[in-house]
Amino acid sequence: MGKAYNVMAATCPSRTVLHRIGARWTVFVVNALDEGPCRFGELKGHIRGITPKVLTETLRSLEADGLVSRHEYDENPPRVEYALTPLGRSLLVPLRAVRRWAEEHVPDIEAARARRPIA
Amino acid sequence: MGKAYNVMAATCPSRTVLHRIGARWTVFVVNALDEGPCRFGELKGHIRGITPKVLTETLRSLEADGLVSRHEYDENPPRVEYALTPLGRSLLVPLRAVRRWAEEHVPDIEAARARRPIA
DNA sequence: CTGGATCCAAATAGATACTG
DNA sequence: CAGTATCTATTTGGATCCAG
Repeated sequence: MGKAYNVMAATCPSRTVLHRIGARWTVFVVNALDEGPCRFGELKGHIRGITPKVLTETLRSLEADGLVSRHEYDENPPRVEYALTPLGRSLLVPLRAVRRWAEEHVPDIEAARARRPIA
Repeated sequence: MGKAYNVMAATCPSRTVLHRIGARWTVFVVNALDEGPCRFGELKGHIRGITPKVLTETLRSLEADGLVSRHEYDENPPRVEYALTPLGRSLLVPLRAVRRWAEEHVPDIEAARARRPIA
């Protein structure tokens, strides 16, 4: 059982997976759920600047892919909690690394951009 | 000097960085350059399905951010080689992990998607 | 061979307002 | 609180043709 899938192949299903991971807000949501289950409003507050529409879309996608679970409590006012599934937690490992890389290399990137007079 | 940057903050510059990393084809190009310098045509052949326009755009972006270097040989026919910079190689570490995750978890994702009746 | 230039289609994101 | 509904703006991608 070697490498069954290869993202470099044009029609490999792993591309769809990679596409989902690379979606604009996936990294944010998955990382935000790192510390445990979270309500919709909490997520929205945590991920500054995300709109409810986009957050909903992202959560639905992650849910469809089995990365996030949604638990709706039968209460009033409504309460809904999102959490990472085991699969989602496994994805968290690389995505945490990506996040850290982004946060750690801001100066490097900015320096590189500054070095370019006009792009 | 603790955490200076936080991607969760709406205006943190790390967001721009993360955005660039998450760009559609970044993962592909960086991973394709894993094995060493590569010519334009080789990259295009390696990353099946990418169009020259998109590949060019991606390379320019990565170059502007100091992740990829471009070396133009003064030959005819023209020869241009792209390679990862040290910074790009540091990014390769997490991106390689992301790629591997995508390739390894195709069955899981597909199973999850199949579990959803309509979505 | 390495792309740049154009035009266009489609997917994605954002702003804003509103509802169960 | 937890979303929907709309409408628009931006981004992205693909096709095609062309030039150094």
